[in-house]
Amino acid sequence: MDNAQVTDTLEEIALLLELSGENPFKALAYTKAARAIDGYDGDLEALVAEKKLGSEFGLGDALQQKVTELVTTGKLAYLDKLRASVPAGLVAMAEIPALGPKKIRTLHDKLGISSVEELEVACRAGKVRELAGFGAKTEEKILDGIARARTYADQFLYSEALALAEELRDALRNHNEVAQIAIAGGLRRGIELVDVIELVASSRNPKELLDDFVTWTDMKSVTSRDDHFATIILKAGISATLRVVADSEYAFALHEFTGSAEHNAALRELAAAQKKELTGHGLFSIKEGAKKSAARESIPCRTEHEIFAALDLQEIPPELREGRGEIEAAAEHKIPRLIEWTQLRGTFHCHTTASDGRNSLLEMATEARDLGLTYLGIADHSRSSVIANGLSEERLADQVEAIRKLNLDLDEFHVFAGSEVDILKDGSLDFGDDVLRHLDYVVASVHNVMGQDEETMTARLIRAMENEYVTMLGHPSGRRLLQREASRVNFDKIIDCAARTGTWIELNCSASRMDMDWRWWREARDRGVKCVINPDAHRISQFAMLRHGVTAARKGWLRREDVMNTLTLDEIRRALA
DNA sequence: GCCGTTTTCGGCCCGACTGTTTTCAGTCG
Repeated sequence: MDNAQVTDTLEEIALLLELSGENPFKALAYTKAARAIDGYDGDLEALVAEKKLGSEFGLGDALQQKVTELVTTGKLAYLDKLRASVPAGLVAMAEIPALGPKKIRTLHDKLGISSVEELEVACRAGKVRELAGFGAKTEEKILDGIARARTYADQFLYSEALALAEELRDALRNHNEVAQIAIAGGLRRGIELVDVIELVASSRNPKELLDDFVTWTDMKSVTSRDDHFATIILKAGISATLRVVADSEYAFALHEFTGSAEHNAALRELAAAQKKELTGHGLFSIKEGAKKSAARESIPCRTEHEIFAALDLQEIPPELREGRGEIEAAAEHKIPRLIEWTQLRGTFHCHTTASDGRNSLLEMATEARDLGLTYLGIADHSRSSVIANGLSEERLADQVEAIRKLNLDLDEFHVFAGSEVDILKDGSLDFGDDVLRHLDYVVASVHNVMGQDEETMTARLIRAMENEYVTMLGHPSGRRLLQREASRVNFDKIIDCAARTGTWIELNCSASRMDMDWRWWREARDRGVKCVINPDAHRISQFAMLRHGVTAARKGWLRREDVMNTLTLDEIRRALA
């Protein structure tokens, strides 16, 4: 069993222990062990062999024995016993907000509920509100949570789906029978949530290619199959389609299946106005008055660029194909030159082991430098984020000093000392100006009381942005994709305030955030608001999300000059000063 | 389950919100 599987298993044990009413601190011990191993990227088997689990992770006898069993045999008798004693439905119920282990146990013990379905029936019948400690509001919250979980069920995060899609594409690309192949659909457009992986390929032998596709290693089942098309469901749960066309049709198919539907409809309409017909098979000119048999004449296009050119349009990058004015802009040759991943020079808002990060200051800085960045901003949590081990004023001062010292040893690379300071309930900040003024920059973010009404939350964010030491607003909506809805925020006012105060707005590209949403960025840009793309990295591997942050920025029509962390080290120094 | 040791037990990281109560349990971050 690898590190990630051990981590997952320990977390499952912790949940099962809570659900079975065990001492919560026993469960906590498993959670802590999971967290410790989660942050370890070395070889667990070696640690087991050297009997160093205790010294490395602070595990006691019981946990050492269990982790050893997991790593060496891939199984754990203790877990099997636990699983058998707790109905599987209770684990699923723990996903519903407002339901913790205690309430789930009450529901199970008093109403005999052991599945989400039974819970829904009981809520609808008004049975749940009659239990002590429950009420009408809880019932409502549960139903709401169940409904939401259903809409999330077949959705996948962009970064996860893309990784699976790229693996599949790369495997098929090596096939002898493939001329061209690409990821299409929402993934190609960089949309934050997708429910399917769509691949388009060209080949003279579709059958062989599809044969390979439907027997892909990570495939769970085949949903459909014909001569040119197949759908499979991957082990990860997401479905994937492969459409194989002739090489002469490839560009048209790729465009068609990249979408969006709105973009395609608008483009077909434009083609019609030019007496042309655009389909997934080709572009045709329609000869007026000609006989029906000769009515259509094919306009061959090898690439999407040629399709757009044939329609007198500037090429539209896939990220912009959302039917939000891109065709009009392309007709006037006003599609901007979008930011590119290679233009990022640094990033802000990263964490270290000082708060809830998994890597040290030095490890984070080294990784950022190895990735080719020239500066890194460290912004650990402030004191109010107790669970995240937020820094006290004293610990922050120590960290600033450590960063200043580290910079003395770094050539051509600079670490900026900042703080991700909590925006408190009333919009005041977790540290006073006397603390903030000593930092290179400040990220201000909300981490609690996220359910305020729109007016209160908006005023709260505005008050924080008006502080002269706040450089940027962190993850403004607070959403966690597939987990938690965005807070109620009036972005129109937030963008106005950012423009007025010169506060940058973060495009937090942590996998489940992507916040501020791409749908707001074009408007923000037009009002002169600057973007900063931050991974909110809690470990070195999360720097990789920067690439996806750039994709989201491109979806928001952002150019290099709209994004602060494309500035060189000298330029960003001046900007921060 | 872990830890310390003035302890072989009792505390463990904690403050605030929510919805339920009418003083607080459960959940959350």
